[in-house]
Amino acid sequence: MADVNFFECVYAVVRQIPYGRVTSFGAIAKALGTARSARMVGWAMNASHKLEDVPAHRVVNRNGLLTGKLHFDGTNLMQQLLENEGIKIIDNQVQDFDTVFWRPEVQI
DNA sequence: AAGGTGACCGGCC
DNA sequence: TGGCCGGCCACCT
Repeated sequence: MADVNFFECVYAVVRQIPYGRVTSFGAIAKALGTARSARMVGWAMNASHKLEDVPAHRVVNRNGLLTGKLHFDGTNLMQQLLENEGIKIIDNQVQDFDTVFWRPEVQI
């Protein structure tokens, strides 16, 4: 967590997200030890957006809202990917968020 | 080198 | 009850 870049850390956590599960920025930030810097997680996501190994579509805000949906493709691509994994999305909001929510600090 | 920005979160009015 | 504001840390220009 120290030798690697902050982004790599975020990517590592996001990659650990199981299929059909989602997590929040705060959870990732907290897992990294920088809970107060949830913004940095979103920043890393912005960079991860160009990467393929990072399922950023599984990362949503604490409200379960697809905040970065517009960032993904400018369309409903993010929602399509989540629905493809069995996650129900209504009005850009993850349904049963508490059920599909994955806690990195618990898994890691 | 310094300033500005950002897919957030939490607290306060 | 809901909306506004500040804070935080790292990357980019």
